[in-house]
Amino acid sequence: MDFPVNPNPNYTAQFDPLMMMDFGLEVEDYLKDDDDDDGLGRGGDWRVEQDCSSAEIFAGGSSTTGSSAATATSRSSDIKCKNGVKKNKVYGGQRVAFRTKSELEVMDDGYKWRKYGKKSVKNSPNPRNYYKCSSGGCNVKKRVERDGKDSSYVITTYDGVHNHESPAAVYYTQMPVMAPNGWSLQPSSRSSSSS
DNA sequence: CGTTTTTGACCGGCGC
DNA sequence: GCGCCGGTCAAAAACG
Repeated sequence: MDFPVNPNPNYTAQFDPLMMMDFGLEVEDYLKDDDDDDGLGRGGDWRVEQDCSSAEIFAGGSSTTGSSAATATSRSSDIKCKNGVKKNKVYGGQRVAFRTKSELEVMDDGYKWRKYGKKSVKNSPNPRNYYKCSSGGCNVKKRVERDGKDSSYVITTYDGVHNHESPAAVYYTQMPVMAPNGWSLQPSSRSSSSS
């Protein structure tokens, strides 16, 4: 309710690799399922339209990493592609994953996220955090996990598309790359003390 | 006071 | 059918 639907119909992409770059992060790989259409994401409908072409990322061969770490699992697995099979959840959404080298796992992308779960996966010695958008009607989820092999790397996966503008109101018009003066990655406002 | 965080339990799906 | 895994929700507590 804070923001209308698409203030910028022109700009449909919520997460642009470019944007991330602006943050000054190192985007190893990024991949978008598709531009998606827009019809979805309205008032939070779980509708399972279209299909779910899972779009994983992680190249794994990018260079030194060599190992590829993450890739190990992911990929190819097509995360549940059921068209109309499930009752809810898994709405033909967008899946974007980023692997960035950051000390902090939680980077402020302009949205407010409520942590709703933590789970440790077998593949990684580190736990995985699940975040959900705090905005009403916005069911975007975010999965953050630290690379077990490279603790310096953080894998952030976004699921879905916001129906509201970011509270931060980033003004990215159409300029290719406009990094405001000191636009650097800043730790979220909250989550500082914890405990 | 409201919101968010935290931990555990629960559930569903898949594999065997 | 059972076990495994991952994901989500829930209640309580902490914090602003």
